[in-house]
Amino acid sequence: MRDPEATLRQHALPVTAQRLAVLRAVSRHPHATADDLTASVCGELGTISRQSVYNVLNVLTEKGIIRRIQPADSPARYEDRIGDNHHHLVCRSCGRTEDVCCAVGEAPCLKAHSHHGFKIDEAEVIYWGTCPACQKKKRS
Amino acid sequence: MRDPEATLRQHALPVTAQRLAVLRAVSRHPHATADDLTASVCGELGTISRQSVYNVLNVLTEKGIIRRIQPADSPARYEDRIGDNHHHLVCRSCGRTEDVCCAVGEAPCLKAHSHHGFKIDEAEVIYWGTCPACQKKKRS
DNA sequence: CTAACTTTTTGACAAAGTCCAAAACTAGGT
DNA sequence: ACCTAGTTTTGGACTTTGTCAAAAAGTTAG
Repeated sequence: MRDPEATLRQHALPVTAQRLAVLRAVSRHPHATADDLTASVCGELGTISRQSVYNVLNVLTEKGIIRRIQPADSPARYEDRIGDNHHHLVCRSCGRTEDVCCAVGEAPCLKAHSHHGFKIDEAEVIYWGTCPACQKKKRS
Repeated sequence: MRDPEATLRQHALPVTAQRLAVLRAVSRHPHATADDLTASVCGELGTISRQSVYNVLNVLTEKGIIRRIQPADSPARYEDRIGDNHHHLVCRSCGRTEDVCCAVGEAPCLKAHSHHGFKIDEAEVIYWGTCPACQKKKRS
């Protein structure tokens, strides 16, 4: 995220302290939840309402400025890095989330021929596993 | 699902009317939600508690008798068809869910080399799109 | 600087599940 | 068939994540 303020203006969004702070927080904490981001923003602004966090996240997501990912058994997470078709690797036990470049070149999985008459617009891949820390914890 | 009762016994689970009914309901309605299943079971047994539906679905899922899928913006859905690594195609507007055989042969996407030290055990793929009915609705 | 329009805030509400304790049921041994 | 021990089922309260709505505050164009 180069310049949060410019980004907002480019999308015809009024610039507010809350939006700038949320945008910076998403940038600083990839894959953070709304709750994580609220905490981070509070550190910067002192306070922000829960609703505002959701408002901002929703509008930024609609405009395509950030991306929302919603793995099973986890609240929604947000990220900055968009437009490069990467996927995610999620720890089943602690929820730690990492980016994974599309494994087999360019969007190989996307090539689902139109099934059942659906118009497919995205292939989402989530790799499930156990992160190093949780592997260690389980062994002990 | 050949014989629900035998299936339960094979997994050392006491056979109860609720379990049989839920198991049959999952079989009859692939990709149904807990709510859908509750309605279906009520048609068969007259009544069942919400908690029991969750209890049964959880135990069956743990035993690997059924599979739970949790697409974004949808309550959990359950299915009968397990062990064949198939994926799902979900309609963004109505939630309709269809099975999709793994597009490129055998688990091609699963070949994410161990990233970040994670021990990967599953690759989940969800294709997002618009089902025929919703395409028609949108055009009108 | 003002006016029009958005955002932010606050508080109530909703959906999907889980937690807990009491009542009912299942399965195994007599 | 009947007990008994151990599970399940039930009902109700509670939690989490998020949305709705109306009033107050802020932003931007003129």
